[in-house]
Amino acid sequence: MRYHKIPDETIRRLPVYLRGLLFLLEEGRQSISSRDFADFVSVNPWQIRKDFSYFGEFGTRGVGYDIKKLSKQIYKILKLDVVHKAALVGVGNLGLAVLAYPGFGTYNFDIVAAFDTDRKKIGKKIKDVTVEDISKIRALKRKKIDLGIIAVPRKAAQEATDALVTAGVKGILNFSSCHIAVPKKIKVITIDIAMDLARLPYYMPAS
Amino acid sequence: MRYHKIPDETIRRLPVYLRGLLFLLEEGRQSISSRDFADFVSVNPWQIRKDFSYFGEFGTRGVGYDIKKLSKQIYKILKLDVVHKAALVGVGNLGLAVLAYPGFGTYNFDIVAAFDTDRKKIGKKIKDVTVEDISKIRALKRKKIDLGIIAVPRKAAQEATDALVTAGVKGILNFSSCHIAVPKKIKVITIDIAMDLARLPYYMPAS
DNA sequence: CTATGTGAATTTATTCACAGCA
DNA sequence: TGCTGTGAATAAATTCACATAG
Repeated sequence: MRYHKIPDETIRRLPVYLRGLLFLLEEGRQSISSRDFADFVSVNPWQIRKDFSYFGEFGTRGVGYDIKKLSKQIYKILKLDVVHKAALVGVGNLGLAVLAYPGFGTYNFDIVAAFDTDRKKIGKKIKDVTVEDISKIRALKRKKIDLGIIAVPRKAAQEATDALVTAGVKGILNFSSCHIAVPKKIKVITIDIAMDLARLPYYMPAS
Repeated sequence: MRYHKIPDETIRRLPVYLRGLLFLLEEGRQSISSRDFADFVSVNPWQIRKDFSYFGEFGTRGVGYDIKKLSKQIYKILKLDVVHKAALVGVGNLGLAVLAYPGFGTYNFDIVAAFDTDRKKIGKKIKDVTVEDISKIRALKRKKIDLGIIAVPRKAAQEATDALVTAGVKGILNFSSCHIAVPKKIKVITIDIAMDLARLPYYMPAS
């Protein structure tokens, strides 16, 4: 394996592979060939092999990939092999869905704090987390939280972002349907449901 | 403008542009140059111009783009200029968040039916929609619903998919964290929060 | 003989640079 | 003069084809 810049697209596919591998593991499978795995995750076999090859030689020629070993490698590559503490801002419908979402645990994320402005919500305990007033967000610095999740209405998004940045997070998962401004070194991933929804009709056959 | 196959990436960006334009419209702006718009949506100006150029000449040289006119064009390109009826399957945390989500209206989606298996939820009225038993999903065919939204746990996802396909939807928005199998002509867009989340640590600076 | 790993070829997407129009 | 629209150049990602290892 020579040096190669790793394509962003490869990084985007790794979680897809991981999801598939974890599923196969649950099913009790031990190993799988790139061809069979390709059918399973809907990605070409040569694409799968190339993606893995950027990071090393994880397979066995003539056999395939060891599912357990490979999934561990992907955890490591994506830095999911250590626990990441996260803080949630906004405990509305979406925030509650995020707190209840089982996917976070799978990838070693731990939501250790939740904030809101609504007095009715403050003090409530949801899934081991007590909702605090948003002004308390400064105290996060001591807790070594490196991830922020924004689930507030659009108008409050930038304010929530600034608070999280001040609190020292290194990455933000933004569920608000707006662009948020952050210092360059902080990575933001925006999940705007409407954004994905809006391109669905384009691909649907005409009625 | 000569014929060009339209890149998928362009289609992916159109909703981003649309979101920006709608925001500017709210602010009362009339027109904008590709350069200013570029700063606003974080896409290069030449990329913006090229993207629009695939569909026609929407701007005025020396001036820029008329915001109202351009947003209307994007609505038309993405086929968002007609109302799309949608059916929601699964009224749990995520399903409720989807029902409450204001973004659907903006893009002319109308959730006209909701289904669940939980007897406690059936019959309840949420946001103008009465939750029905999932067995009633067959009746959708008469209602001309062309979009299905899956917000059920992973194990129920394929079953929900099959029901929606039988009911005649042409597109599916899948919130389940699994791959779903559909006939080729049906477009599926999967929104798996964990999938986006899982690539965040990779891009975060080391602690 | 099977299935991986990887340079090379091809395809796709982005960026440039400037012609063309208001 | 200013900003769009677009072929041409460049960069990035995918696909191929086959050498290589179990």
